[in-house]
Amino acid sequence: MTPSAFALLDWYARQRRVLPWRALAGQTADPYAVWLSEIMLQQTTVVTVMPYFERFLKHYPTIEDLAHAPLQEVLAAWAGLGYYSRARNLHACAQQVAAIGAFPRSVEGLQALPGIGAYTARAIASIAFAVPVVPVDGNVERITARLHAVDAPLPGARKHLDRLAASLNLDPAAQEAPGDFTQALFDLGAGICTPRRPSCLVCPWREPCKAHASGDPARFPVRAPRKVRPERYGVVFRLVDRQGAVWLRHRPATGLLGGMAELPGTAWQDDPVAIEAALQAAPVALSMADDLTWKVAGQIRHVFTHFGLNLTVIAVQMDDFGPLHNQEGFACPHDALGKQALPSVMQKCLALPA
DNA sequence: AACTCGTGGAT
DNA sequence: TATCCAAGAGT
Repeated sequence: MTPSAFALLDWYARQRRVLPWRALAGQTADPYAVWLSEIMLQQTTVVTVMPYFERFLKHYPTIEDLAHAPLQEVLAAWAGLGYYSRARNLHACAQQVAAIGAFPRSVEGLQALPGIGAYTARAIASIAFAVPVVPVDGNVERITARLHAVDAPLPGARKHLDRLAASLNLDPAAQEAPGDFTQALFDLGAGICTPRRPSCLVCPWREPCKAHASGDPARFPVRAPRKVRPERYGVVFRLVDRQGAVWLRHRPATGLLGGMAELPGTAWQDDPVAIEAALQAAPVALSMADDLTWKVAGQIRHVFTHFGLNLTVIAVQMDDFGPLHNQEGFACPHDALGKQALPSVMQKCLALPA
C-alpha cells in the first residue's frame, strides 16, 4: 500500500501549525522569511528559533538590510543559537542574493549559495517557489524509515531513505501543492510521527505504515551507536575594571565559535589545567603568591556536539585596563555586553557569581 | 565517509 | 545524571 498525498494534505489542512515564517493557507510564502527560518531551524527546535526569528525580521526587515549589516552585529544577534557558521554563511548568502537581486528559484541555484545544502535548497524551492521536490530532514527520514520499516541504521541508510522520500512525490496530489506537502511532512513528524511515542492512532498514514504494522514503530529509524564524547579542560580569566567593564577578545574567524567573542584564557586541552600553570596564560601578571588580586570564581561545564568542556573561571578585579595596553582584545563596558557576540558557554562564565 | 560544528529541553 | 535529538552544512 502506498501513502496517499491527499490523505496527508487533508490532515494538514485541518491540523497545520501557525508559525511566524509560514504563510497562511492560500497565501504565498515570503522567500526571505522561508530562507531565514530554514537556516535557523537547522538542528534547532521551533521553540528555540521563534524569538530569534522575530528579532531578526524586526531588525532586518529585508535581505538588503541583512546584507548591509556588519558581520559582528549579525553574530551578536545570532549569539546563543549555536552553529555559528550558519550566521556567517547567512550574512554571506544575504550579500550574494542582494547583489543578484533575488533568490534563485531552482534547487540547483539555491544550493549554490552559502549555507544552503541539499535539504535547505529543496525546502525553500518547494515552500517559496512551488518546485515539486521533497526535502529530507530528520522528520522525513523518520517518517520514511517507518513507512517502509527500514532496518538499515542511520546515517548509512540516508541515501536509501532519500530515494524512498523522493518516491512520496510521485503522487500528483503532492506535486500540485509542493509547499503544503513539504510542510505537512514537517508537521506530521513534529506532532504525530514523533521520535519516542508516535501517535499512530491519529496518523493519516497509519494504514500504509509498516512500522505501525510491526507493533513497535518507535524502533525506527535505527541509528548506529554514537561514540563517546571526550572531555576537555581550560581556564578563562574574567578581568573586570572599576567601572565593571570586561576584557574580551575575538576568536578566529572560522572553526569552533568562529568570530565570536570570548574571555581570554588557556587553550582547551585533554587534561585538567593546574591553576599555577594557567596563570601564565593570563593577559596580566598573576602569581600564586599575589592571590589578593584574583580568585577562582568557580567552574562551568558546557557540552558541545563532540566534546564536553570544563572551564575554571578566574575573576580578576583591576583598577583599570592600563596593564593590558599591548594585549590582544578589547574592553567591553558592562552595559554593552548584550551587544557582543557572546556564545552561551561564555555567557555562563560571565554569569558565574564572583 | 567521517568529522566538525552549539544549544537547551525532554525523558 | 546521561542520552537523545531538533526544518544539516561544509570539509
